[in-house]
Amino acid sequence: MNIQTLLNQRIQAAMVAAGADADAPALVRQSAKVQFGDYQANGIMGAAKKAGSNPREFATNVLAQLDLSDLADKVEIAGPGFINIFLKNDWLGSQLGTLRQSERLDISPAEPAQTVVVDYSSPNLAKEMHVGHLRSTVIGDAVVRTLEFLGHKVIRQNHVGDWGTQFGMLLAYMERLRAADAQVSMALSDLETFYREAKKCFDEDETFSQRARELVVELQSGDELCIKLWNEFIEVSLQHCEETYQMLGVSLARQDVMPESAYNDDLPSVVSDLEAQNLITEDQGAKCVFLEEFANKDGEITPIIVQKTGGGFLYATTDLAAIRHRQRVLGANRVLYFVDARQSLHFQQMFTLARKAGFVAPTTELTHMPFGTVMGSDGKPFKTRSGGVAKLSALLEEAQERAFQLVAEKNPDMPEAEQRNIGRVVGIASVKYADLSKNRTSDYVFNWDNMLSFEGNTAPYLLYAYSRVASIVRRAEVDVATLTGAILVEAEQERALAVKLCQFAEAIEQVAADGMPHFLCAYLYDLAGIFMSFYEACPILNAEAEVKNSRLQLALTTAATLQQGLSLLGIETLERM
RNA sequence: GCGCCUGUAGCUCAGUCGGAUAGAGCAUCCGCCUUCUAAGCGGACGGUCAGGGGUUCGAAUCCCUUCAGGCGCGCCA
Repeated sequence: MNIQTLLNQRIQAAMVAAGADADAPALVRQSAKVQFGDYQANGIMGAAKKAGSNPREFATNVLAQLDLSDLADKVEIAGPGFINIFLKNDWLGSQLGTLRQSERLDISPAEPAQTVVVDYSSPNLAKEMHVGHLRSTVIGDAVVRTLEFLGHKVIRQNHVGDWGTQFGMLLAYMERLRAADAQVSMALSDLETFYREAKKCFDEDETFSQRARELVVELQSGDELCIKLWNEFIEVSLQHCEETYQMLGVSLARQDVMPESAYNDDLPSVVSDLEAQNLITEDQGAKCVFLEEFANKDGEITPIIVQKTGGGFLYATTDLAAIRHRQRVLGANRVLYFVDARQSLHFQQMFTLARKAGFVAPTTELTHMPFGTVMGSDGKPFKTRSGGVAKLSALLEEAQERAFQLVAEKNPDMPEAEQRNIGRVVGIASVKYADLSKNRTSDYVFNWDNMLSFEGNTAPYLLYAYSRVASIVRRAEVDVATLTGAILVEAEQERALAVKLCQFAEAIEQVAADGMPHFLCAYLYDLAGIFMSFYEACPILNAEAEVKNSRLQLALTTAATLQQGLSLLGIETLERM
């Protein structure tokens, strides 16, 4: 059940009956202020203007066509022509009863269900994952989980970088270690160092860099030994990624890996397809596509190069092959790319060209879901204290350690194993939530103290709220499953909680539509805050039977919603903390 | 040079595609634990929505312009 959708439908129908155009939107929103009720319809003014009638008069006509008496006890016209809707308490109570008894918090499956391909995380396997991969991985995973919960068929695509010139350098370094009888596997256990050392040789040693370039060619021509070395490297690097995913609680698995190299065989046909459609222009020896959509005022066009002078392919070619694959093989209705905002132009070019070349159906949605940079407190991209790029695994270790210190301080008598586990959950949750709770598109400042704080819109606050509910449920000693009876919506705090609980669907549908998990975070933070107020104002366990039963159900529904919501964000909950 | 993004309270951030008197948290100040976890709750203070112009019943939101910052622009990915 989605109240907003329901009201939209009913009010829009009334507007049409009152003479508005069939496509006039009702624009129902959650009310900005309590005195405006629970929901407000903003569409009357616009529709009246279009019809050339007086807005308040039109509103009166709409109300005459509108019967909300089953769910609202007051529907009023306010201001220049708003319609304010005040929901009935007993309707909220019965809605909540349905919601609580349902398997999925009364969230209706999306109609129609789509096949959604989500490209996220996609680290470069030449190096270890670093802070720069955090946003794509965490945000993409939250959106994936949300889409799946809504019943869509989601195909994860971890488009890892496993091809390209820097692999020649890495292979040359592996070869050198082997020749010196050194343990390659040991050296690969720290990929960051391995990369640095290889780069150093490449920059300083001419025979080495010569060999590196040869190896790129050998690799691309399928030389057996070369492929073997490369496979070994890729395997180790993927294992590093998987360890990080596991620590981070990200749902990406091996079967989701669709590396760049997987498209190698498709690249010539991408170019020939484009050629067949006369989209290719040869310029200075390279095969280019000039799209007039990207011309500047002087008519100059930045081309997309799909084949280099000498025949090599580029990442644009690979991305085009990937789009085509996602459409033709995976059958996508929607393709979402959670990739750094800096690649915005690149994706606009890819999408435009893919459509022009017929690689995707006109109805298939291609969307770049860009995100901003993680900044340090100095306002520059986040670095470690020593000034290097922070390895993601090290960052996560630090988060867990910091959270553990806090837990140990607050609960000195708790067994260390439990302190460690709480530290792990809180630490990881804090890092993820700090990222998820910010608007995806803007840069954000990474700050340990803010993200680990128990105050404000943070993971610890939400986890604490959950553990408080859990504690009550434990103490109540009732069989949750058999707990029935009316949910009474009387006290102000009970009402606020009931309304919020009924709005879960609105929050997650917004995340699915816009790829913006921070809507869900804001919802959960609101919910937790409202629950805290309810908790302070409305005694549960000491209340008389009927009220106790009702409030316990409110608490249980809050727990279920918090847990489900956090789970969609990829965050574990704790029964105690 | 061209293009994209950002600019909201001292700080960190929201603002539901144009709606009503711009909201949270931190910080500062004032209250609340013999009752379900005070890692909490209630309240106060705090704003030229970077500046200017325009569009209209109505603008933080849309258009133009100026300023400030970030990023991207032919054979790397």
